[in-house]
Amino acid sequence: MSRDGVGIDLETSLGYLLKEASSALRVAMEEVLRPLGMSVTHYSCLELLAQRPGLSNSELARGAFVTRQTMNVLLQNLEREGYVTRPAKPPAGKALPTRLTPRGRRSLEQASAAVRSVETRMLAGMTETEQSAAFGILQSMILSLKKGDPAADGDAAPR
Amino acid sequence: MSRDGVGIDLETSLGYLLKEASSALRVAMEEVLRPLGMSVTHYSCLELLAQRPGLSNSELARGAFVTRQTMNVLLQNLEREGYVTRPAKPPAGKALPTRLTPRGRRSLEQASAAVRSVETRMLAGMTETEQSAAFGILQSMILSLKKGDPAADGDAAPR
DNA sequence: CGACTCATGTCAGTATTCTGACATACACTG
DNA sequence: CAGTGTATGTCAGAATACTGACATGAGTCG
Repeated sequence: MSRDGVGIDLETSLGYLLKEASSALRVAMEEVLRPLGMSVTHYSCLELLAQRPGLSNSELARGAFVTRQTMNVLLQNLEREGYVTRPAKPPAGKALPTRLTPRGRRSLEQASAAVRSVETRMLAGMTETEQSAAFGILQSMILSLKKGDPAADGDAAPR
Repeated sequence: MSRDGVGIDLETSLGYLLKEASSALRVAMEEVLRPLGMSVTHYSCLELLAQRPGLSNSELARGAFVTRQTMNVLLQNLEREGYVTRPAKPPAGKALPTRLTPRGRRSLEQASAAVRSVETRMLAGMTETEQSAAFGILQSMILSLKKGDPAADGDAAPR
């Protein structure tokens, strides 16, 4: 219906489909993380720290696609509840390297298993080859989008 | 670094890449829509109405990946500012069919052109074949994710 | 060395979106 | 026909994330 020149055909738009897929993934993740009392951003932060210990607040923010202000309050909560630790004084500059505590690691293990089940489900029905193709295609999109976007600085980037 | 069994390797995770791509797309869209005083949700709503006139509040919400409450306040604003119209009384049931006004259509035209430029940029460097592959792959992901998710009802679904 | 630029951590306020709840309307069923 | 289940529109409050702003530390350049 309609298809009248003006506008973008949502039925065939890769952008729309990308948003739909991302939305579905987020919903699925929230669903499995809720029983663990964890949000997606919360989980992302822990996962990032497991793989790259010592990341600073700002680096975590970029990795989790939120502002550094948002990540800051999250880190303060996680620190207060004993999931992560940060030195009182920065070893250099202003950046505070953050690390998981044993408790944080334990908490992440459950969450990670839950999220893995979602990712597995998402990849079900795709061949190894298709997954590689998807990987390359998504990377290409990201690259193209960020190219003409010198606003890669300036504090604003999320969501 | 690290890769210690526990956790998901973000460097090679399709889920993470999907989120990154979606984030980049959103940023790029916000960037071109801001000069027009329009948000992504705002634009999505108008685009949906152009292609499927008469959509109800709830249907628009699902199409724009927000809750029907969020779409409701947006529609009230758009209606007050003369971009869309809704009948005072529902023709059947409770659903109010929404339509673009000429003003809404004009506004959409600019936004649509802006968004198209982003989508074009995103697709740059991808062959026709790759685009088809991406389409199929994304649809497959969406389908798989929604399959084991009977929570397709119940008011909650976004973001 | 001093000026400039840039990245960071953090506080405060604003904006956006969601969750909860209620009333209503229709379809189906026994 | 009464009862049940599902979908809708809407109001109000809560949660979440963002924008703005400031101070600080490090690197660069004249």
